Amino acid sequence: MKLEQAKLEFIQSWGILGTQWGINRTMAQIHALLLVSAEPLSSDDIMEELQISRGNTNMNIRELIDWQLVEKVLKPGERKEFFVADKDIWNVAMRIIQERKKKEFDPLLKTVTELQSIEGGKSTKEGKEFLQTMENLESFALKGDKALKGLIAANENWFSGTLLKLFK
Amino acid sequence: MKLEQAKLEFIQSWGILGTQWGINRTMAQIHALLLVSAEPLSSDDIMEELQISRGNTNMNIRELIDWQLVEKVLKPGERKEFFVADKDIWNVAMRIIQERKKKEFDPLLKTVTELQSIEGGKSTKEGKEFLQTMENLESFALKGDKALKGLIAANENWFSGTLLKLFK
DNA sequence: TCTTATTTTCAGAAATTTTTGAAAGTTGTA
DNA sequence: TACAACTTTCAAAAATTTCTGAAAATAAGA
Repeated sequence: MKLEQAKLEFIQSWGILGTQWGINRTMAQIHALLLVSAEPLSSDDIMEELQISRGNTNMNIRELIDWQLVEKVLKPGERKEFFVADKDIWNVAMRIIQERKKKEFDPLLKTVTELQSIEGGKSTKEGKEFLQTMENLESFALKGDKALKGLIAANENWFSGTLLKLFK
Repeated sequence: MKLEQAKLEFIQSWGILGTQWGINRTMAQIHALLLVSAEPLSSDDIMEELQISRGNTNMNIRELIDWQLVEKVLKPGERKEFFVADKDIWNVAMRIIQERKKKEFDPLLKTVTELQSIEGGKSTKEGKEFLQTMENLESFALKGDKALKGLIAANENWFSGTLLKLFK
């Protein structure tokens, strides 16, 4: 397989994977394209490479920047904006985990906590069971929350991150 | 808040959460309904409670059974099938993680491994960078895979699971 | 200031996913 | 076997999500 073909396949695959990961296909494809590009790319480069509209390109780049997966870079003398992806896979994973935690975990915790204030919950068998389920969910969500926070924090701390790498 | 209302809210919230979790809304709502029902429910019960069609109900119950989140139970003397949800939240979480690993992780590993066989990859700067990215991804995916497998295995092992509970 | 290059927005179009409901299939009973 | 009770399937409809493209906004240089 040739390098160019491998890149194209990677972009396609990453796009499909993205779909499962709760990231839309185009967003994932742009991310993939930038991940395998040695040079920063402009909106026009991306539009041409992926055959997508300017609006779509713009919207998804914004989103990638929000997620801190992509950065804007300026080339001296050029008026266009160029984009590069963070190539540190560990960072990429942590960013994705963090965004998904925001969407998937935090609302769970909020909901379950709220639903524990039912009237006379403990006076009926049904009420007791319901409260038990909510408590279990909350306890699970708190543990997961803590674990994910720990994971993200461990990576964000430059000092410990660097130290870790020395010993890996 | 009354118990019945709390149940309804839980069903709605779980449905929305499910969407983010890569589970479709109805599937998540049926799951929620069964999670907060003290008694097994039939298809008709579910159709009525959630105001959804028979086909939709059937399809999503199948899926929940595939995921091992729900079980079929038979009531003596009744011809209908009834359904109950596994209420052990830890189990629920492991099942969901396992299914998502299947959809999200395993294909990533497969793709990235395949893409490392490019022709003369190491002879150009671009080739080297591409291979480096693929290697990093593979290494990350392998670590994640191992971690998730470990997590699931720890829970599936009845003996250690029970032991763990004794000491918790 | 004006002109031009570039980015952003957003209403409608297109694509994708989910749901319906009726028909076909299955299973148990007589 | 015939029937009734229930489950499954699937083509078409509905709902939802994503994408387009042209117009509006912004920013840099003259």
